[in-house]
Amino acid sequence: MMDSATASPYIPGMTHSPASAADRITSATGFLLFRVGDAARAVIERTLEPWGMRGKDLRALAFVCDEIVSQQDLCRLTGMDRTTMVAVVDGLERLGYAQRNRSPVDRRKHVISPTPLGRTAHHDAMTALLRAETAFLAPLDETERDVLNGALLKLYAAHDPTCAPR
Amino acid sequence: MMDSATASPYIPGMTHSPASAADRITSATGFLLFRVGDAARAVIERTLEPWGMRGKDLRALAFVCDEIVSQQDLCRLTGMDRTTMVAVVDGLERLGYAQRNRSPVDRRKHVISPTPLGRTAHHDAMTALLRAETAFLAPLDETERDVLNGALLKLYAAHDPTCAPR
DNA sequence: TATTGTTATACTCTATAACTATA
DNA sequence: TATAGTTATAGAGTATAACAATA
Repeated sequence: MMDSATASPYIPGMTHSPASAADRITSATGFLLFRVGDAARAVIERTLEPWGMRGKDLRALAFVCDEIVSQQDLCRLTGMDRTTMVAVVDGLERLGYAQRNRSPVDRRKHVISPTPLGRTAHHDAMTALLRAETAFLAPLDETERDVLNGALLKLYAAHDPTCAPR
Repeated sequence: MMDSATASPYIPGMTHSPASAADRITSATGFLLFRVGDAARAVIERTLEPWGMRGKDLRALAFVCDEIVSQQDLCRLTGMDRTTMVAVVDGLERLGYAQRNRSPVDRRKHVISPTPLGRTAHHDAMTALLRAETAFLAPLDETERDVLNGALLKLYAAHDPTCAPR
């Protein structure tokens, strides 16, 4: 008998030591990372729909709720382009979640601040997001979830340009 | 003294129990998944450049190397749209990695088969990809890598439409 | 001269609709 | 009538270049 396990084409019950070319790429951690990442993004976008926000909008709003920031600060903190940020802040203003005001210190800058509605929306959306996350991670046991989160934190710090020294 | 740890804004050394709004979203597993997924995708795309391929091209080529498939089969296996697949197969043909031939059984179908060059390219690109993956996962120890891969496999099977029952 | 925010524009990626050729 | 493949086209998302207002 041969020395490698069979089963799969392509994935579900997968009896390791992938036999086919498709299985080898499909079970590679890098491939899985971006595929599962895409699935997570889809869940996030769907979850935020009731608040009229996309993932990037909530992310910007989170920074806005933390402290006084300019659009440029938001770009640096989120890794978004300036021109993209214009549209994001436009959206937050249109939804009544944030306001732009000229900085009295440097009149080139806009100070972005959250409205009370914006703080509520941020809080509620985060709650919904964490609930959706629990459902998404349901196939994992507690240890797996912990190791996954810890591993992702390390990889995020190592590879995401947004985490570069500031 | 207060009961929650501080440090962070935003991430790197992060002393858990996230204090700020930005930390709460940034350390959420779902958020980390798609962010790290994007970073992984970027590494994959860069790694494949020498072979003139994108990630999706190598994925299609992997299925082509496995067995006789039509473009429609490739769509079903990869989750890509038919019109997208036309461009992918065009690319593989232009690179000399695969060929289209009318199926003698059903002349509506194209049978996509790999060339010897295509098999070599697939093998070499996969080798490069796994080396890049090792570098990408270097911040993790062996146990973390194993748990990560296992957890991603479970999540992939649970949430990726490509893994639906066939 | 450099920076902040803005607009207009171009580019990439992917999906929709309509067409051809088969079945 | 339905399916495989193709083309043309439109849409979303994002980045580049140029501009106005400050500093």
